[in-house]
Amino acid sequence: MPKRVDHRERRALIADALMRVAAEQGLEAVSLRHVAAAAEVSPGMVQHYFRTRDEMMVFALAVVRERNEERVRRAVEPLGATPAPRALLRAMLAELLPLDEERRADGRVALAFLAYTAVRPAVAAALHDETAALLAFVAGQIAAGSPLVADGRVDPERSAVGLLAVMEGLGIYVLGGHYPPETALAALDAQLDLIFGADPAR
Amino acid sequence: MPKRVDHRERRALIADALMRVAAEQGLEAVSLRHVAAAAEVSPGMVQHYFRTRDEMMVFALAVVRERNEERVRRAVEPLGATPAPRALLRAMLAELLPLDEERRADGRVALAFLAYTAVRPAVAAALHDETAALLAFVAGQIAAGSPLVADGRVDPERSAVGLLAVMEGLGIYVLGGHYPPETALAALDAQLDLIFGADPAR
DNA sequence: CGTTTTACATTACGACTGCATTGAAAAGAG
DNA sequence: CTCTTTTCAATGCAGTCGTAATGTAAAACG
Repeated sequence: MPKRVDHRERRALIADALMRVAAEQGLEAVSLRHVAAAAEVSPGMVQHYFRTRDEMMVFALAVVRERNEERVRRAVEPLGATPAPRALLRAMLAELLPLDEERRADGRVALAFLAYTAVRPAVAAALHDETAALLAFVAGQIAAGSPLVADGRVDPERSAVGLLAVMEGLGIYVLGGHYPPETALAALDAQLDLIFGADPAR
Repeated sequence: MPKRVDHRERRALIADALMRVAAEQGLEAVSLRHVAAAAEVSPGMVQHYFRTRDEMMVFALAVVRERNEERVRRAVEPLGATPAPRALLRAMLAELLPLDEERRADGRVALAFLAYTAVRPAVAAALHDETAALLAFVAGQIAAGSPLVADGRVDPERSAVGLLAVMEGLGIYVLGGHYPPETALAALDAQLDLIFGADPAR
């Protein structure tokens, strides 16, 4: 039954298999045939939906980003329409940490892409806008929510850079198994304490 | 003139070529032939000193670590025998940031190895001890140097985790070209401000 | 001196790679 | 019905990969 197939669905299916391969064996193991095997389809079909390997990679990178975005959206949702800045940031950033096996798998793929894009500046450029936007958002939340901003002890822009860097770095260390997720979570909270002032309620 | 050759020197020469290849094209481009070409030697010679590709990789990873260690040592040296904790940490961590092209190249390789070890837990285990030691050292410096530790506003262990994570994360973002080195340096100083208390002298 | 050992260079092999090509079958469109 | 388009499957090809095997020349050794 050809003709009536959902292209997006097929591509998502294939990208899913790609993610599994990449999570288990790294991006260098991502080949047409491996992905096809993981998706339990023929190599020909993979080739039908992605004419080149690079095309497949670019798509997969987009999938990684969308997954994270969606994850964050769902994590923030229960906080209501106007959440407290600190709680909002904590929910967002904690969600982006590889705290369970699913996020660990995605994290490994994201890390692989980080290294991948580091030697392919053209691909990396697409990520800059996203980072800039996220940075601005975080800075805004800090400016709005931290009492330490007023007296100049905290600079929103610099702190936002630091906070995102902490999140990224914690993720890397957890993925490398250098310390357990709880340690990362504690460090994230400590960082928020530093930025927002210690929270005696915890 | 065979026989009288320095094995370590040859291996270093080859590892050097490997680093260049990895920095420019990623670890997946690191093959016997590519490395041999970069080192301007025959593939046979590479094979003579590294019987397998994995062996070469393991050696290169060790080189990356030694380079960083040596770099930090040289950066800390001029501070004298008993440097102030904050200045010491600042010198160490700033040195580990990819602030110039040489460190950028090394950073790209390190990042590639991060992704590489993430799917090879056996190789990663060797790094754990190093991280633990570094973490303990940083925590010690914070405990000794931050006035905020006494009243409990700063926890040395958690802050150490956070500080190293910041450094790692900043490195990643700079490598990705998301912001310039100065931004990372500013964020690092801001982080030190948060941990040690703002330094009005700067 | 001859013999052994070391240091490479060269070649070969099988497995894999991305990709182009070809083919067939199924479901519209007319 | 025929014709065309889409969806896949299968095969082939040129190139790269890691690694093993073989060959050769030179220094060290007895």
